[in-house]
Amino acid sequence: MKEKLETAISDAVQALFAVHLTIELTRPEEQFGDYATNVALQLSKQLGKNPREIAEALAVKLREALAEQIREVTVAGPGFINLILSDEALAQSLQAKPIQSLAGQTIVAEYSDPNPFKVLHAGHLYTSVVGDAIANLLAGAGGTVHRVNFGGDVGLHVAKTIWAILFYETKGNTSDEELALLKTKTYRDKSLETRAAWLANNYMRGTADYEEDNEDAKMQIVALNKRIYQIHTDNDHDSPLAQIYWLGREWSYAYFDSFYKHIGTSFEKYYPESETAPLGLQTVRDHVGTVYEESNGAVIFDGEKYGLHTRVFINSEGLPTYEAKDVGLIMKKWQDYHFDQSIVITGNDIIEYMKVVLKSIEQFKPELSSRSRHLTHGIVKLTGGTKMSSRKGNILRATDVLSAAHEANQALTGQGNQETVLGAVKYAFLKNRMGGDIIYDPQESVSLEGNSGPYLQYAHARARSILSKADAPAQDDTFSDKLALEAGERSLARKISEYTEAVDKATAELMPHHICAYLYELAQTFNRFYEHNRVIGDERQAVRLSLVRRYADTLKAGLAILGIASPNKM
RNA sequence: GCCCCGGUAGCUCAGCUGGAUAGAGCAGAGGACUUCUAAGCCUAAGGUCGCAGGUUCGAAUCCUGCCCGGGGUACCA
Repeated sequence: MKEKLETAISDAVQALFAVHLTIELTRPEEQFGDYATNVALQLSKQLGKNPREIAEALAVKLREALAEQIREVTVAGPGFINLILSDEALAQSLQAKPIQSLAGQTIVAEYSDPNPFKVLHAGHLYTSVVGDAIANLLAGAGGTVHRVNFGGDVGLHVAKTIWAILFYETKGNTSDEELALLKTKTYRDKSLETRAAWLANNYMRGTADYEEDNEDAKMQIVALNKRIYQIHTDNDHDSPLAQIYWLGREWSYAYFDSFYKHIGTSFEKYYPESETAPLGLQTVRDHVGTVYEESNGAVIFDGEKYGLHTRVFINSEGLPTYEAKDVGLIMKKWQDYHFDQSIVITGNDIIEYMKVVLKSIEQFKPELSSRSRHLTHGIVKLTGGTKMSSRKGNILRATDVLSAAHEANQALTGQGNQETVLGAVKYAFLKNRMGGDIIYDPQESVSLEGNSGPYLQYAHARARSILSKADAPAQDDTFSDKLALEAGERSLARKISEYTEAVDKATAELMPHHICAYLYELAQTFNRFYEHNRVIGDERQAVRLSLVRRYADTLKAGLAILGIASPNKM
């Protein structure tokens, strides 16, 4: 419908003024109409005419050209042209589907990226939620989406953790007996969370020793880091060190899987750094002298040539840094998927870093960097400005956020409903435009008043309740058969008709918050309708039922994109 | 220093490919209700859009400078 109107306006402009313009209709306030355009204002400058005169001339033309779709064309304000659809056209526009702009495309979406041997913090929860929503948008537009996850199963943080285990837990004794004892007494029968917490605790101890004036510890950790890479090179599963390593790694991945399952996302593949490192190392080495260069014993990319930073890709120990591993990662993704687009979602802090990596890749595989997009988001802070720092140990863990929401929900309703809690947290994260930091307020997120996930879930459940009370099931769009809509019905229909536009916009920008903003307006419109219009038992029951069903389905579809459940009862 | 990102109502945020009186929610004020889930609805109040210039018929939106906050800036990620 929208495209049809835009074409008609474009044609009218062409016919009257011999100017070619691409028209973009906007959604004005309801009092003005269903669609609006400011072409007349744009044209007035280049034609040197009064915008209102231009608008009037166009309006005459449009009334004729769009007689079937349009009930009214008006000119208002400085020269806006407002269009009001006929009820038939409005009903028709409810059938629209989101544009399949990505049909036939293979897209790799990488997000979450937790590191084994470390804790899942609030940022991982956020990035997982937002990544899931973006992947849903891509899939909704027809893309074949592969969700993948990247994480450091080798690297300094692993060395710190293992070092602390060896130093504090086994006291340097790595005999088979000691290892067996360690396994039984420390971790058997423990939950995944407990095991993960145990690893995280050792990571913190190792980090503390590494950063303090403990030269011995630092040297040992650096040496250990090298040995851990060697475990992979040698495919070592037997040495005491390797046993500790593989066990910790296995626990971490099991812990991640259970976490993702709980929050309702999933990945088809993990790319551990140990797999991308060799390829990255090789790729970087192959381009030393042309793309990368040696400097002070390390291999770097001179980003300053391009107005970026210079970064180390292979350190002076001969080990790949994150940069080289990322080079390997994109090569591996390419081997695996031959993607049309590779989308990586991470925090803002690595935005400059990623530019350097992509710029270096552009030098030898331009088709890979041009198909890559890096989307970034801010960090999660608790209301009150509490900041998290993984180094100081006062980190805000993913579970802390979820349990805070759970407690707030329990305090409010007397029960902790999982769908409500998750819906509350996800919506609180997603309603903000991606890029800035999130100030998370547990009470507000579950509060069910105002712009919250539970408000939307409730607005859905109310509609389902009406539908369940109807003696006959709702028919498809009964209101479309030339039956004039009453004001409240029309407002609801109008708002429902905006759904695909909201989805298209969110998809085009890869910004899920547009969906939130729209769904909230939709729910508000419905609640208003609900207050003023009886459905069951009313003489307009058939029309209203079909409208309510269309509304509930629309809201549910939108929430599904956000990864939020729509329970029928609350 | 240089490079990014942000600064909109008391609080949390939309709006930022320039256009109609700058929108929501929360908090605070008032109201209706014997009705399909009141976890709702209605009304009013609340703003130097960080500051100063510039471009434009028109700037929260674009440009320049400055102030404030955050991040990055060679072997962490």
